[in-house]
Amino acid sequence: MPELPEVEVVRRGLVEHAVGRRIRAVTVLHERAIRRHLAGRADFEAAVAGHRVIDIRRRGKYLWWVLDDGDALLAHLGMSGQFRVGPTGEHKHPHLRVRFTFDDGGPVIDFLDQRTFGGMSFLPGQADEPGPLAHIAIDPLDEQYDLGATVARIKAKNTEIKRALLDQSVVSGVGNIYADESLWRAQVHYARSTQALTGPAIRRVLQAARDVMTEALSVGGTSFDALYVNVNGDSGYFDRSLAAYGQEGRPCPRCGTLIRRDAFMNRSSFYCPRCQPPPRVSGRGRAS
DNA sequence: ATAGCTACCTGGGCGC
DNA sequence: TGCGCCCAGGTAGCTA
Repeated sequence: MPELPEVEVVRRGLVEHAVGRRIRAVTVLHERAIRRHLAGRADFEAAVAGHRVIDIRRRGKYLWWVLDDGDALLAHLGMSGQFRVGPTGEHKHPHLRVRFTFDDGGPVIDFLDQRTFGGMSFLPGQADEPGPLAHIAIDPLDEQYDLGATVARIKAKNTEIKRALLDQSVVSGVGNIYADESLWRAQVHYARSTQALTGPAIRRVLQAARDVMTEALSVGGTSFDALYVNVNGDSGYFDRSLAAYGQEGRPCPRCGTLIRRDAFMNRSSFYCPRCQPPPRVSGRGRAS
């Protein structure tokens, strides 16, 4: 699943393969991929064609192409979106949703997306900050990131720590995998109350989030299944370093207790019941 | 206002 | 062999 490290790997790939090139044409093969572009397919195709790509930027899990004339092409990979660089005229992948061709006649860039939760939109004049990002917090790998301010924002909320971690308006870029890994590293249970946790404990969770995402980025991200690869179709290697996520029934790397999986927020949460004891008062049911 | 729930999607895996 | 069900989960938009 693409979270911050995976999206950053994709951003770097697009910097290498798209920046400096002029888009000749864009073809939308699946309308849902541009559902956020309310003016529709024909408008999207016409608006994007002819622009030169100046830069690729990212905040959290969003990335956007900075185009000449100050326009933005905003993209989100959702669950299964991929940008792939490939030779012109290759057979079309069954999950191909949008194809970009370029004036230089070089490799095409394809947007593939099996589950179609991802997509893109063209936002004229919004290269500096696309409108849909207004509520997305600065992410932990941004140089403007303020850890202390993020601790304060979490303390001000009345919810459980994992909900706060996954709230993209509080801290962006963290998804289910890195949330569980961060909580495991900080030895904090997912259901602990943001009110009851101390400032230093919240700080440890956020520092763990930054650390784990930095480490994942350095090995190309996490390819837990086949749904995340870089622009060249290669997997990342961080799945080998996961301590908690997806490790149900395996020993905790720290204490040897078997990792558990709970349903939480209609998702799975993986944790060590010994290193990450659940809150006492919360009344959350746990099998003995 | 804030917190928390559901819809949206597809294909792999599983049980029968 | 095939059918049907469940599961994965990021985000927008809804409700209370």
